[in-house]
Amino acid sequence: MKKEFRSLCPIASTLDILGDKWSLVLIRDMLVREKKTFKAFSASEEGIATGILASRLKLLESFGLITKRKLPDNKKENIYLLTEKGIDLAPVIIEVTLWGDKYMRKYNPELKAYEKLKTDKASIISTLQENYRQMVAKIIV
Amino acid sequence: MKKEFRSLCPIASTLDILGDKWSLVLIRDMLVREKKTFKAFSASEEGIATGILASRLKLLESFGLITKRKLPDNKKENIYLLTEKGIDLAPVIIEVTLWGDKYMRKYNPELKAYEKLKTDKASIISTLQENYRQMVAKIIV
DNA sequence: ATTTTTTACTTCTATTTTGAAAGTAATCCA
DNA sequence: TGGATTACTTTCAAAATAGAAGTAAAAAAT
Repeated sequence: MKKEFRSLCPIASTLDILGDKWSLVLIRDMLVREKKTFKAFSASEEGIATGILASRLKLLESFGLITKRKLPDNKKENIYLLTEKGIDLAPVIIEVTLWGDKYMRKYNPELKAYEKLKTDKASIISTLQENYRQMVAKIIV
Repeated sequence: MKKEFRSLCPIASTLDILGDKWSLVLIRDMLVREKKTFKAFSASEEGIATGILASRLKLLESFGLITKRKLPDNKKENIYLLTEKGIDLAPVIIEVTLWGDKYMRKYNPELKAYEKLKTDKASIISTLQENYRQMVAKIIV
């Protein structure tokens, strides 16, 4: 769990913690697909190794992007939820999605389309965030 | 130079090429700081190793985010410039900057401030892109 | 004209990170 | 009570990264 930063630049500092192949994929799983458990993350199509998944969840938790809790009626499952800090990555997720949708199809022709995003970026972002907050509210009562 | 993708998701596919600690820092150097040469990238405060720099430039070029050329009057220096595809990462850069500015200061207290960004996101993005395009236009005549 | 410096790398080796598989402990379910 | 499920940890090989040093071509200095 490294906590040192390369520079005083907010981009570089953000990449010091999120700059890898998995962190934003996990944020996507949570925010867009509303995944909440280790098993659900583990099952996503990208096939993250369990060791890396465990270490990333720990890192994200240590930086306050997610919380880990158990629900009263289930002592086995851990529920991972985005904090506001994590939810606030929605604009980054959306911009990366738009860029990938526009430019990566050339290399990965079967990419799923995201037409709606082009229509109204700002409202898609707030809807995504609001939906997530409501889901969290239902879970933690 | 891996060119395989983990999934059909545009986010994951984008991270397959840009998901590391250095690629977006290089894009920042080009777009925001208008750096153009190997030496200039090498000199930035984050201290990228030359071997990694060379491999990243090669990767970015292979995916069409940057071009590499020599100017008529200088056979030694290589000039690296963002393509439109690379310039189109401006919204991602800006969103990452905003997020980092808001949330990373807690861990990296001396982070430089980016107040203007909060004022008018869209116009900052287009100004950044326009400035870059004009710089390129001057260089390549 | 020749030496020195600069630029853009490549190469080397050590360390760190990742990936794949297997193992473990606690809880849940039949 | 016994098997399945969940959430990990551990192990080990492979890949990526970091830091240092070396090289070749071009430019600048002498």
